[in-house]
Amino acid sequence: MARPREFDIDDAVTRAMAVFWEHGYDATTTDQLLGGMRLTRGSLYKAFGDKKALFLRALHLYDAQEVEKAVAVLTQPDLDGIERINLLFGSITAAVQSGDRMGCLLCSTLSGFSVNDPEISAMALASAAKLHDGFDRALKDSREAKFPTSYARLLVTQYVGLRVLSRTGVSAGVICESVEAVEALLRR
Amino acid sequence: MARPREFDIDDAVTRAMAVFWEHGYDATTTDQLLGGMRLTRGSLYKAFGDKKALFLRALHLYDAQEVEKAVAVLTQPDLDGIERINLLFGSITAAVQSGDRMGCLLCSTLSGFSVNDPEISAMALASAAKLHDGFDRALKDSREAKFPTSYARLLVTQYVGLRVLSRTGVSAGVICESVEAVEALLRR
DNA sequence: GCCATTAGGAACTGAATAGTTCCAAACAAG
DNA sequence: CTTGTTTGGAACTATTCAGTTCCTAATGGC
Repeated sequence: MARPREFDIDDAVTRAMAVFWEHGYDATTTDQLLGGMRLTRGSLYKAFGDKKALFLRALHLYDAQEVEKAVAVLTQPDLDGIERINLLFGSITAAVQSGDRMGCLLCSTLSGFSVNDPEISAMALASAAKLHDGFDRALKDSREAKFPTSYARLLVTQYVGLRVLSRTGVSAGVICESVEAVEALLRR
Repeated sequence: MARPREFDIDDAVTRAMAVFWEHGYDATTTDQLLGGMRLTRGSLYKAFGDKKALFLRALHLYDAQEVEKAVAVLTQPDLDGIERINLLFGSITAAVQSGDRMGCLLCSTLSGFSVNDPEISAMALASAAKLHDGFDRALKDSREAKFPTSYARLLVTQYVGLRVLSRTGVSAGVICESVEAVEALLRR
């Protein structure tokens, strides 16, 4: 009954996610989004409403893709809980050492000023809670369950902190040393 | 030989620091600075050059005031190193519980996008290094010096992470629990 | 008291930004 | 083929921002 859309919505959100991931919500301009999504203004605003609505979709996709992936590592039943945690933190080291300084869209959002928006805040905190539950599960699944539950909070903070610092000029060595400290702490 | 300045430069920088502290570098507008500093545009640009130069002065002042204060806690010789660390983290709990959600200008800067600027990055990383050395000193000054040096990195990350999360909608309970985890970890 | 110099301040500039409008082209249903 | 609807896209709008200009007023040395 009418002209069909020429682009795929999911593809567009995926591309938008990449742009927001690189620059953060506030610093991302609509022009950057249009370039990254290979859309024109008309299409973008008709399909998504406005910048914030698009961001919420991108953040939702990030949660479904990246956060879920991390939680999957933390809850995979084949490994001891501590090994899962080491695996997740090890992936941060690996990323930074291979020159990946993208950080984490969720972590950047949590630590940025866009988190003052109630909708963005709610979504980001929900993802963070999933991450916390993942750490909690992993700690409980350690063969020698000797860590207080508060450690899950510490690990979330450590995770967010490290992925945020990954974006800065902090050297790879510093990131590695922090990850080693986490490993040492879990060894005790 | 000429009309004297009607405001005190140091006062103005102090006020500017407060404004940047509240909103972060990027989100701070010159209008907000003018309001907060009780200056007009002419005076501001004549005295400080531009927004970035003013921010660097504010960050320098923050380093001299706030970072030094934290380092002083971490290096005070009358207490055991571990107690000093607990004291510093305890002050985060206390702040959040009393409704102080200002966070830390250094931590916000480190985790924000303005850190891509080389001058801002250099100054922020230098402050962070001072903080790291403070934690390192405190760990070495613990009666039972049983922690690997990498723990200083972990504590910096934890400190930055917590002060960043203090700004978000994260509940005070979560912050407290994280701080308890740090205390527990240092007790072992 | 005069004058060079600098502060204070209002009005301005130009660039960037999010979001809107409008229209021709495309397409599906009948 | 016709018709109604929605897309794609360009041009436009209104706002906000950092930074500039320029004029007046105050001040201290002479």
